[in-house]
Amino acid sequence: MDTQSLQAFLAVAETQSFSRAAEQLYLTQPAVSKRIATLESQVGARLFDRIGRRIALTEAGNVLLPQARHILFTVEDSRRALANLSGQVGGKLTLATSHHIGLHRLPPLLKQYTQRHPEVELDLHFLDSELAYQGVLDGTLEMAVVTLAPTLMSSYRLLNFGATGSVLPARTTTRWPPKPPLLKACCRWQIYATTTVSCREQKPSQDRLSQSVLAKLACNYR
DNA sequence: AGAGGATGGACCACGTAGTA
DNA sequence: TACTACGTGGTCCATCCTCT
Repeated sequence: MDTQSLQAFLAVAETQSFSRAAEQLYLTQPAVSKRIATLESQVGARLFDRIGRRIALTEAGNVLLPQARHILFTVEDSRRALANLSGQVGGKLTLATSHHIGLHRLPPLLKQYTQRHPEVELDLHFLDSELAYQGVLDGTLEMAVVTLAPTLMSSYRLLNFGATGSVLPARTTTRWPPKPPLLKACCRWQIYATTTVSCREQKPSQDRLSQSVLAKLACNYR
């Protein structure tokens, strides 16, 4: 069982299609099919039911799915931890934003950020705030810039900023909604970043982008 | 019947281990 | 160190199956 096979498995599970998974992975469809076949032979079970043109996870596939996500996240975190040793800012950063922020506020900030840190590959998704928030919770996203905030899980960090424009990283125990005085002092945007894994919290690209975006948005809305 | 999607076979490129 | 054999993983192509 290798990470490439698991990536193919995740891509097929998420897209419900071998072809779309191949596009996502920049491979041909037979290559994805072979990766899945290899993985199925290794685990000794069918992972997908091929029902005509439709693809559905089998029971074994459903068992493997969260495990595969965890394995790939652990591998990626390990890479980041090693990269952090050298202090370099690089790697892939998956973030989501609402359409309004993404279209009207983020482009110049992201352009500036990528110019400053060309080694960082930004994987930007436009999602509704609820979905973006959920993406951070389930680990498919590393950052989300959202316009509303459901209950904040204790294992995630809310990065907020006050009306004065200063950056105010909230405690990990912060609950949403905050008490009235804090709510009054905060602007409308929140950034959620995963901090469940220690090395993830130290990821330079994520932290620096968070601070950059926060500072800029704070200035915009002062 | 045509289109779309998955599978299997043939072939190729590349990396690695073994050997002289 | 260079050569060779082998394994792995990719593409291309043909074929089959299902859906509209």
